[in-house]
Amino acid sequence: MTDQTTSIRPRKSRPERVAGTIKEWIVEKGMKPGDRLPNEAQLIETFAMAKGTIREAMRLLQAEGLVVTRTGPGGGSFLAETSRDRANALLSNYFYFQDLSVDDIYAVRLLLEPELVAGLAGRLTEDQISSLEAVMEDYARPAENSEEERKQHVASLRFHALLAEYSANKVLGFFIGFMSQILTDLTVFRKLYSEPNLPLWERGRNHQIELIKALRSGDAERAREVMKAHMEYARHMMDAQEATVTRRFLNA
Amino acid sequence: MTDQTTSIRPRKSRPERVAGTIKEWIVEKGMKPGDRLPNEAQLIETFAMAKGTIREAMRLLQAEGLVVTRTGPGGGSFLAETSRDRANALLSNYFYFQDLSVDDIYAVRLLLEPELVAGLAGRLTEDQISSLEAVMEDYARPAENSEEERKQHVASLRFHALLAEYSANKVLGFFIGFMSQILTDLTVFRKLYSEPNLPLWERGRNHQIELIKALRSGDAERAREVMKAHMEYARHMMDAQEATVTRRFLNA
DNA sequence: TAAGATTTGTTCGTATGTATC
DNA sequence: GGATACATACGAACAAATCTT
Repeated sequence: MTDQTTSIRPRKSRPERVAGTIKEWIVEKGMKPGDRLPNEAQLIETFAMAKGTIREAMRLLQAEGLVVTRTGPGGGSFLAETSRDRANALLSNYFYFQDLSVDDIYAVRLLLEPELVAGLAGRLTEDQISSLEAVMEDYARPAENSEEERKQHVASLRFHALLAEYSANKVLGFFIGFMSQILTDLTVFRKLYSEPNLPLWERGRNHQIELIKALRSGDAERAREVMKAHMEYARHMMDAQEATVTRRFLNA
Repeated sequence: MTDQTTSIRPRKSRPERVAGTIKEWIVEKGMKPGDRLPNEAQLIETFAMAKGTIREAMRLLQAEGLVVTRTGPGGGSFLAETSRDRANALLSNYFYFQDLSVDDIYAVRLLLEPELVAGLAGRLTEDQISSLEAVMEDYARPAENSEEERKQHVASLRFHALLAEYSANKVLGFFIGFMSQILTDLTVFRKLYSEPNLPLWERGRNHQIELIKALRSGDAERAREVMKAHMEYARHMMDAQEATVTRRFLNA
């Protein structure tokens, strides 16, 4: 056995090492979003590398959502707070190749969303509740065809994503928002033989009306129960539909 | 008001547009991990751009974990399945600037982990159970000082991460594994006045022993209950400890 | 072992675009 | 509008890694 001259993992390229070093700076110096990073010329000098190499390093950090760059005087690279959208997109990349079932997502939603609304009860501003009600307007009437139904489905996912944004628990909020995003991106076709089911639609809508009521009055237990019932209903609805067809990368 | 010549969002750079186009290819052509992307020379020709520009585009995709490149004959860029580790790291970037409380994480763990083990009961191979037991060996004895206790804490998080890997529900597994990762990276200092609590340690250990037993025998309900108790215990333990101190980026 | 072929990795010099003053 | 300070992009050359013979 020779030693590991041919290591299993390839030696990191210079741009990768530069990006790693810059990350260390960020942690060590306790830099905050908006803080300025050295400009290209300075980085070229401190790392003693060519412009192209430095630029590739910055692209790495940019892809991770950690820096943004601006041209012009006073421009340069700035530390950025990774946006929720970008984090969603990057995580979507991971799940793109995992064949996850819709039911897996609903199983997790069933666990998380009731707790989300329980924590929200009595804590929403009137503005936030108005936003929720505005989204509900998009499915105030039962769908008449499958295309309309798809749109309503997307709108109802927006309702849940909005709730997630309002959560004080960042982890809970992100997970739920991410699942809404994934479900929005999935194109789901209803089975041809399953006709629009009016009673079920009405039941789902009543759930949300009851939910709003409980959120307003601050009845956490009631909110939890209603959301649980709603999630079970939604899971059942999805069960009656056909396979997920189009997956796509988010534009990021 | 003039029209939006000065659009809110800056025009995307060429590398960004190239990366976006390549992503579209991947979706449209239904490419799978391991598939080959055009080499630099071909990309330079098809996009009619300079080598540096193309390379920056590939760095963007590389940062997202979507491609890996190899030098030499037969080398080039290949579509890669974003690894769990990389997805964890990228998501960690997002939470790095969010000030999330440890209790938020435990609130979510309390919801998810009982369901995880319920789904695992009776479905683990003997090998998998052995791996779990091997990890448990790392805290078979009560800690004698705080450093030792920290190591045991990390080991116990490995236990949970391992369980997450075994889950058939990819979403559930990822979320739980991610939270373990976050907690592992947090450096938590025990309050000086809170001495190692032997009865509590013993109780925690008994939980895991009971859990293994339930997983072996396929008793889903029992597994769920034990994990719930265990999570409540863990949450209580963390409550008795001091603020999170060091956060860091994962090396990715 | 060694040489040659292939492909990415890195450098340097120059020119262009863009935002601020 | 002109000067300034910055990122962005191009092109040619050379270096390094890796596979084949």
